[in-house]
Amino acid sequence: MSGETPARYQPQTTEAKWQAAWDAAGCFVARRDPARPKYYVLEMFPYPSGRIHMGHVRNYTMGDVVARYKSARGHSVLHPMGWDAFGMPAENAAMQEGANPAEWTYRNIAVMKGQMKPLGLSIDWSREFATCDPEYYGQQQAMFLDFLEGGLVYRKAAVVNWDPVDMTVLANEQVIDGKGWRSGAEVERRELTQWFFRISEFSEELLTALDGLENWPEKVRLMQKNWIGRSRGLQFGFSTVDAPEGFERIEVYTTRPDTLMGASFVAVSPDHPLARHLERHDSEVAAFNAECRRIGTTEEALEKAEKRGLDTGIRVRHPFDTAWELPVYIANFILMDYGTGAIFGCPAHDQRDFDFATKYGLAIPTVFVPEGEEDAPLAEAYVPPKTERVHYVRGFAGEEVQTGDAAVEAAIDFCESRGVGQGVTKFRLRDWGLSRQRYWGCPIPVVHCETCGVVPEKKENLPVELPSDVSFDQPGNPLDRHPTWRNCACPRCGEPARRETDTMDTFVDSSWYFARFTAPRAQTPTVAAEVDYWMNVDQYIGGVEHAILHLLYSRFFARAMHRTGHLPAKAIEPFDALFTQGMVTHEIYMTRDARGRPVYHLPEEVEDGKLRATGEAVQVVASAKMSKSKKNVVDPVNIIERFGADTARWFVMSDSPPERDVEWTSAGAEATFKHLSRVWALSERIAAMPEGGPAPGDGDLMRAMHRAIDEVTRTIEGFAFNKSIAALYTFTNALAKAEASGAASRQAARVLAQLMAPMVPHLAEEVWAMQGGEGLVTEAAWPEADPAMLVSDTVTLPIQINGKRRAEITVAADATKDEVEKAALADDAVLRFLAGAAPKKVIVVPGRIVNVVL
RNA sequence: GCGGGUGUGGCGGAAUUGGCAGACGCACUUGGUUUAGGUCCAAGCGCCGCAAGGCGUGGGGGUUCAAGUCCCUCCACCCGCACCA
Repeated sequence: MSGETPARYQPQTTEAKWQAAWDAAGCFVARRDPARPKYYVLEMFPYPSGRIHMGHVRNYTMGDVVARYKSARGHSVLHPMGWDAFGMPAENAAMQEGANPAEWTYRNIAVMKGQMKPLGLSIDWSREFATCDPEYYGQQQAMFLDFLEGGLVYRKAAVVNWDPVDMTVLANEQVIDGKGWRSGAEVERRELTQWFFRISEFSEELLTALDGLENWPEKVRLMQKNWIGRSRGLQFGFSTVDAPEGFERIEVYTTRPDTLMGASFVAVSPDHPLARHLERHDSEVAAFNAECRRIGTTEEALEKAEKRGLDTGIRVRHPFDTAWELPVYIANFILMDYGTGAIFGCPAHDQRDFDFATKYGLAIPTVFVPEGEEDAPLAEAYVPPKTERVHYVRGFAGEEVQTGDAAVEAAIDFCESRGVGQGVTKFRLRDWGLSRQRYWGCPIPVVHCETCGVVPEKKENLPVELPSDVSFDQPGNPLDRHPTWRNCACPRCGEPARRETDTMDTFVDSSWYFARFTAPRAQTPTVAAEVDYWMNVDQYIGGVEHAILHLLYSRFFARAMHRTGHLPAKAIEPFDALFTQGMVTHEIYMTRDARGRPVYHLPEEVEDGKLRATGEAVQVVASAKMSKSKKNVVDPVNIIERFGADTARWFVMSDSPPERDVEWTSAGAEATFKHLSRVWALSERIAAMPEGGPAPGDGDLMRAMHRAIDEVTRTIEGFAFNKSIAALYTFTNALAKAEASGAASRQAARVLAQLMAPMVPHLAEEVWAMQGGEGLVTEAAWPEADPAMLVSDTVTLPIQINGKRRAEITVAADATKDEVEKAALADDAVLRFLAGAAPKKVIVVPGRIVNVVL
């Protein structure tokens, strides 16, 4: 480093220098190395929106800490990066600014990559790809064809949000209060024939395999379990009275057959065949069904809507008593997708049914009551857990007092023996609809032929590339109205045919990118030798908002890829460990305009609670996820320019546990910069220390050093990076105050550099070089803590009297319980409290605490 | 509505999983050094109280020698809900 060493910590110059050094040494190029254990760390890849944000910085820094740490521990590390590049924002930009989606996307990728590079992430950029590269989506199309051949893809009708003014399909987020976001028109539900992945074939398997995902957060496994929603129930048919021809029976599915004697009505979905039949002949039914279809397609909207029904006039006979007739309603809260699209309502033991029965004046017969209570009219539905024992007053199978679970099984057995339906297992999980009526996605590689029907494209014709000459001046899918793109020859008969114009859901793109990173340029989707070596992802890191869909779809895809020969059996669970990180939040600064509407201000426009420009006081609203609409965003680019990447990286890793939200504050960023500056100055001071002989403080410093190694190692392993940072503060303070020799101080400073390196790699290289470290700290082996240096020979124990801390004693670390008790009872403070009396009880927890009970 | 989660000083959080609540950092206060750049150093800092002492982990109740941690109950906020990525 010679005399050119800057006089101050100057990340702007040093960070670029070390990044160039890492590149020159090829530190981050992933290599298959049979001599070393491999480690694959992956952060969920970003959508190229145009700028990186602090959430990205936090996400990728976490992955970087793991990657650099594992590398120092001797692993051959794969740490790639790519772009989830298809999606609606590119089309929106095309519509609003006339941009070309591909150009817009690749421009954004270039900008974001330019913003990410200065962060100094240990990424193997040679493996980079975007999902909108024909090279990538062509392989995706090849797999689609394999899935099709393997019976994992099929077509069926499904409902979409239809905007009747824009004549286009809307995403759920484009439907606001039941109206199209652009046109403002009432959105309709419309049926289209669409492509589906047969994920439901794996329902049972995807559920049971969750148990093996021990390194996934418990909450994510639980959410997936509930989403898959396995249930045991009874399916049976009610025979009808006065029903149209062909509807002699209505099949229902219930998870509570034990409440069959509490039935008071039958309800069918507005999309049920019976409801559809009736609406053709009955204007009242047609109007009601149309009203229901306006609610939208999300489960949330259906559940929140007011529960409404229409009496069809049709009745059904109770299976146990043909004289007992129940009315049949069409009801807006019955889902056609779940079960049979028809239910019987038991208002006494289901709150929705209770509300419905109350509204329409239907009977509410009680089936069971709490043990030891009498049957009495209910004010609300009585819904105890199925594991609780209750007293059946209208039971028909099993014991009079039993749990709900037992009653359900008894009811199924009873019904089956009487020929009333059969016990079935059903899943909530529906097949995955992948068709999108949009341009900017992976084309579905099939052809529609007049004579041959739906024909897969030949693999040698892949990729089916998107045309670039498209216009967005009118609504709808540009592929549909492209003059030539749709025209093609039938791969089977050669006659003129028409391409499929639907493209794939972008979740398809992100369901296998992790596998593609192992061989990103291959002419096949994957390469056996590479997936065998690199899979599985050892550590996957991303937002909890992906807990269900992305992760479940990826688990399905891995199985489908295995079945079609693209992944080995060991990779059917592609992510060995999952970590879900929290968001980066910031305070919101708000003023109001003349009409009292809120006006938001960027943090850099505000100083000391006032607007910089006008001096007007701003209202500070509680911290929330950074969002453009609230303007509570801090641009990482500005932070890196001002303080350097290490400050940004250190800050997002400090304070909050990684799984929780972290609040960005300018004071915190400044404090981080000051700390890193102090470390730099401290290192410079230590580098200049004379050699000298051993000093009295050497022992203490070495003990502090080994404690730091131990603490930082354990906390990185445990994904508690905030605690790693706290340990680094403690060690730095100890080093700054140590009265140690030059040799010991330099050794400690080198270890400090190694321990800091995963979080602040550039500063770590500076310190390492100043202390005469060999080569790059990035390539140095992780230090080991000496266990002998971690223990002390005495320990100070608190003494409680009746659970309140009153004194403390210092005893030998290996003192027996009796010795500790004797020492505690001899303590002055304890003697004062005892006042001559004998204690009732003395609890000694070795190494922890003593509690004297009077 | 359903499913999942979170709640500890002025602020972010820690607590070895039932054993000293507040580690570490920010902010703040006091003192010192130096004043040029974004200073640095030392000390203090949960709340009430002059003190002795009392109170304190979202609210209420319980189990225990001992509860932030376990149980019951209530409240608030956040995330997901299948076409946002």
